[in-house]
Amino acid sequence: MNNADSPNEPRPTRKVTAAMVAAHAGVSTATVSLVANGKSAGRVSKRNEERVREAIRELGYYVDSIGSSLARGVSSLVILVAPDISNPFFAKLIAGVRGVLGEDYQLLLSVTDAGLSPSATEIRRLLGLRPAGLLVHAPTPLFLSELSSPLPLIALDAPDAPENIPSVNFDVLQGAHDVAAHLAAQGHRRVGYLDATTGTATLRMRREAFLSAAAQLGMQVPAVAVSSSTIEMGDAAATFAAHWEEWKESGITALACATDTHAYGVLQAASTTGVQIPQDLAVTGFDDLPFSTASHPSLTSVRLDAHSVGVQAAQALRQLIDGTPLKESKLQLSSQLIVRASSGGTQ
Amino acid sequence: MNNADSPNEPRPTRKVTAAMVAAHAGVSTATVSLVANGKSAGRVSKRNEERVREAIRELGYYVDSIGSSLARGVSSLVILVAPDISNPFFAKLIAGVRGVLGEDYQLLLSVTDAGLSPSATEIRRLLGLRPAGLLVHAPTPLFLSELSSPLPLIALDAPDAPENIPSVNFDVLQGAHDVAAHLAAQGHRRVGYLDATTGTATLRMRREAFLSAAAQLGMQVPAVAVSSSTIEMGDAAATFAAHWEEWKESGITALACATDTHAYGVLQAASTTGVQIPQDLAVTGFDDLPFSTASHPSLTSVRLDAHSVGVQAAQALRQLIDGTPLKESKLQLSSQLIVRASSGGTQ
DNA sequence: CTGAAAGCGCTTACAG
DNA sequence: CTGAAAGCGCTTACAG
Repeated sequence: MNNADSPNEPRPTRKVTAAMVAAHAGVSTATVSLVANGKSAGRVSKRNEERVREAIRELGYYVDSIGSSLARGVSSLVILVAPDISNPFFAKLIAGVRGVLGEDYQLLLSVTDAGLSPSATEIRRLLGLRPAGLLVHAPTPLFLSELSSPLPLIALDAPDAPENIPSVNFDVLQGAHDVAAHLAAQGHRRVGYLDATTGTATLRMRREAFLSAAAQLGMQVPAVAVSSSTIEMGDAAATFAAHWEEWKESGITALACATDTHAYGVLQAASTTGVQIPQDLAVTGFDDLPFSTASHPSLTSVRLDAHSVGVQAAQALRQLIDGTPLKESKLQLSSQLIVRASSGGTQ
Repeated sequence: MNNADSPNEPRPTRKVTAAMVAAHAGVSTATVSLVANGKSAGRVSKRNEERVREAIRELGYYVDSIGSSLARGVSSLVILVAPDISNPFFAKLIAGVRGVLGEDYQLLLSVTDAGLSPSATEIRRLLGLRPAGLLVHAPTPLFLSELSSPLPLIALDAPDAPENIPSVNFDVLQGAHDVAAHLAAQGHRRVGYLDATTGTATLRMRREAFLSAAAQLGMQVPAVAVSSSTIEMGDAAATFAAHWEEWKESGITALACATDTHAYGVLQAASTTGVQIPQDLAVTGFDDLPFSTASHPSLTSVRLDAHSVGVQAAQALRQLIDGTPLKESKLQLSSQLIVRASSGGTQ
């Protein structure tokens, strides 16, 4: 019955277009576009500007990003590509990114399968979105090469990123070195290392830096006491259980883990098998996840400032998008050793 | 000097369009579109189909999703709107969703500020992307009303979603009831509850269900022993520390927590203040995060099957997108009590 | 300051 | 089976 437009209710049924706003305000769509995008200064008369704003309000108009993206050749999307967002690390990083991006860009996350870079198909689909920029966590060389088109991109936590790819990294070298120095200072002479099976550059550097620092500090690392597991507590626990006897025989008194998650698994397995931490074995993690204060014993770890990484990466990306050349294409944020009970430090 | 096209190298410089493919294959863009979208069956000759495929391969063409979305009025994006993706829960849920969506839709996450639903502006921007469907975690009524346009949407973990919004939920009532029953069976007569300050429906139901079950089972819940904190370990620990003396005086022997994270904070604070868990106080969580096997003591909790929720939600969403009416608009997945040491159950 | 018009890349009736 | 053409909603030279 009542099919007539009711003047007061914006009808949500039909999409409101710039043309409708233009008609309503008695101007052209060009003018609507200018006003809606805040580009009206000095190009639209006060009177028309006011009319358009009014019409936008009344009709509930908003710029359609699809149409806009097509016309401009690029969207206002910033896509964060990350493998394992369940890491609390990412929540902080994202908060940092969002703060910098503000209303200007829209942040969306693309989650890849566990520990993997996106497939070629996924990359195409991402590029099909015409993002204004990409933030990529620990990209593989393959990923970077398949990207081909040169859009603004910042790599995160990617110490191996090629020279021409700007990246924001943690100083894991320092962190790994600090762990080794701490263990040496506690009097350990033979130590083990529990690595992650996923071979990202960060994790490789953590191991290499630890092993070389250990050697420099005069600590032995028996080959049998270097092992690895996936970044899952259960898997790390099983690995510990399977290897503890031979590790013990090898004479190690401390075990450095590639991540806190690994260390949690070790603590758990140690507790069920009656291995005393830190008396029988000192244990350290890396990442300083929130749980590390609650584990038993609390876990010595290396703290990384995820929020700062997010902020710095987003700032750099914005510069790239704006066409400003970056002063430094490689940023490095310091890491900090947090000593807790698991390494026989303070409680 | 060399500005001529080299025939073998696809030039990444210029975007490959359907028109270029059409020219290359000697057909119209309509034909290219048909082939590229797999809609060629019975509409394109074998010969042309082959030519187009060849051209697509040679030029490295892929359908531009912006152009396609504009023409079709909808994109192939499925957007998952979630507040706190650092919950390990989400990684599993996402894996479930991705499996069901496959190559047909592109999953992207939109992260809102901690514990908040997206703002009206953010919702507009989301809708501006013309998503094929939305998956929304614990949407507020406000969010749902601001959405206005009726696009395919499934609410997750939203027991309070209105009748007309399909949702996939956990049976938190059962879970909360099981916790209460377990504590009653252990002989507890006076118990406390540590709630979350964020007032999502799930959390409200957890509390209400627990309190009512406790009452039914003849357990007292002193008013002084019902408190709340944010979903952060540190905050929960501080809350415990601040209240423990009066809780003790109130005579409670068990504390049910709204989430595992709360419980971790309690365990931590208890350990530093010398409160024995479970001897002095039995503690339970909710969510069964991975760390709950590694905490000290290990944490009794309620396991929720995040992967299944992802699968079911994605399946329901696909039905909605396809226009198939849902058989049941409310799905509920069972939850399961996992008894561990913190409640004096098994080790 | 303003609007008509071209164009972004695609899809889809439509006519043949 | 095929292609010319309209149209999706917007932006941006361009001419006035």
